[in-house]
Amino acid sequence: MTIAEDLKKRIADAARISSAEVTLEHPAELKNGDYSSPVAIQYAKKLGKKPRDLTEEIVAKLRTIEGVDKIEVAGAGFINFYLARSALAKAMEEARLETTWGRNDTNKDKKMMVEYTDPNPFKEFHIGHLMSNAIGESVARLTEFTGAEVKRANYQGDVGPHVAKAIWGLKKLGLNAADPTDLGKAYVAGASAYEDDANVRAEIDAINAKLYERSDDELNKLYDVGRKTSLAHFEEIYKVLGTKFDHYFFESEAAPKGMEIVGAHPDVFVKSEGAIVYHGPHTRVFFTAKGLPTYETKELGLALMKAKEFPFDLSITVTAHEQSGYFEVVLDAMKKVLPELAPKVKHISHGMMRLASGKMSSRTGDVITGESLLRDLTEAARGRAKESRAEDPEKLSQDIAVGAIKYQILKQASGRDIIFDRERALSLEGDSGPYLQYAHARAHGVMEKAREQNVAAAVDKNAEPTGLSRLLHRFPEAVAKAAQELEPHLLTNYLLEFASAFNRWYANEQILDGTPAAAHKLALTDAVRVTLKNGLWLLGIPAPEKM
RNA sequence: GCGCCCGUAGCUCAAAGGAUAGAGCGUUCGACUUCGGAUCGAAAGGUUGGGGGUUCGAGUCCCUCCGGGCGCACCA
Repeated sequence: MTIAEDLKKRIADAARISSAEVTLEHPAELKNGDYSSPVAIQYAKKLGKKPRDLTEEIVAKLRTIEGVDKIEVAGAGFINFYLARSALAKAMEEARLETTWGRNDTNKDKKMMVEYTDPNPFKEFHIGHLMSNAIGESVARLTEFTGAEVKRANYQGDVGPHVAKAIWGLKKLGLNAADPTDLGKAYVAGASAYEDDANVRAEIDAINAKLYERSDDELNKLYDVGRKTSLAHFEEIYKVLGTKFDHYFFESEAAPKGMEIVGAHPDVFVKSEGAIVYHGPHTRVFFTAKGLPTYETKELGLALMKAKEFPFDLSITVTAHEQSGYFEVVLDAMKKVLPELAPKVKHISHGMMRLASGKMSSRTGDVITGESLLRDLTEAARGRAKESRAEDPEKLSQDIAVGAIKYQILKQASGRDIIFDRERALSLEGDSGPYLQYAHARAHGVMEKAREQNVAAAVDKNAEPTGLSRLLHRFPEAVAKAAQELEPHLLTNYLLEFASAFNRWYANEQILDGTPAAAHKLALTDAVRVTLKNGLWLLGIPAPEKM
């Protein structure tokens, strides 16, 4: 039982309410304690007592609690708890074990699949894919820290009109299907011609149908080469981003499975205006009038494929917000046709990334792809990286670029659009990924220095509590909360506050000061190093040791 | 029109219904002959879009109005 759980139970007993009703929080300011509860204010009226009296009554019953040093009454009737030195020392010891620090077992033995990134072969890897990747990877890692067995899945649209557009462009412009850049150009050409020219539209639709049938050798060849090229290119990006997928699913495989499901339920999926549709929260098309399956149908097939490969307890899909309506309808249909799976499928969405300087538009070419963004930031970091202590400055500039991008995505609560400010991201200072990375590298540097000087770290159980050591104690809670809510930004916020506390402490303390106190300060530094290392890992952000 | 999301400092964002609404950037002024200055300290900056309500307590919940984003039949 954690201290927080213990406190809740004791307060509940003292106030004679259930533990679930007890509000226990971290006060906004450390001077008000490590934990605080306003239960007395909340329940005074109900129990016909004055808040202050009830507070005193509860406190009188609490007596001594292990790990708690001091209990105070403050304000309108807050009960504030201050952690004992021994509890803070224990957290430091636990942190220094490194591999287990921050983990819990709330999802022990659970199987979870997280699907994210989902770029489409033949198209650019755009910023939306970067967002999905950053969020999905972090969700996967947070979930792993709760003890679950987690599989990473990537679902890619290798069939459908967008492919036909790219193939049309390849043929028309005589481009090379083995060149990723040419593929991008081909798609743009096809997509814009499709909108502007009715004849082209007919040609592309015909290509689309032939690709589903695989009836045309020339098209098949372009398709096979282009698909392979695209996928290989995406792998290079995943490597930089630090993602390794366990499962790849393709629309070309999901389509036939979905078609079977839809076909087997004529009562659920009905004909309308030549198409086959589902009337749910709103109506969506599952088969076009031309008889081709839509994304909706493929999604049903995908759910089945996932469950077959990995019998999950929970399957999470990360996409942009614009697909929320779509998912709502598909999940509604899934309840009827895949009732055993539907309750285990969850959709989480994020906002769009927009530019501070205005909107992105693919038509005007004013679009930032995921790759160009990574490239620009790597370039921006390169200057400093070259002057750094890193052995491989190029790798470092890449790590910093990835950290900068991911941080900006993960520091924000989901649901809101992210305004991407290029200047801001390039600055690499303040509230940023590199700030966290730097604090980690600093702590690592001190540890190295200590090794050179043969100074050993040792936790002093009677050391004076500091803001830093008290925040350190909260790390496992911050991880648990972020994992429970599937909200990486909760952890990001914590880490920023924590790194800031470390930098402040660092500025005021000489760690290796040659006195006996150095051992404890060094142990704290080591605990900080591990906390930042594990914390950054959970965000999917690289933690270089030197920078 | 209907549905979902959002509106907090000049800008980008935080804030379990709790204590004096906090960070970073930008602006102004500062800091260690020191273990790493991608750092640290300070100042200025707010009627939390407007109005009602619920509550001991509202940026947070409810109602309403205003403003923005996304979605709403054959794309993914």
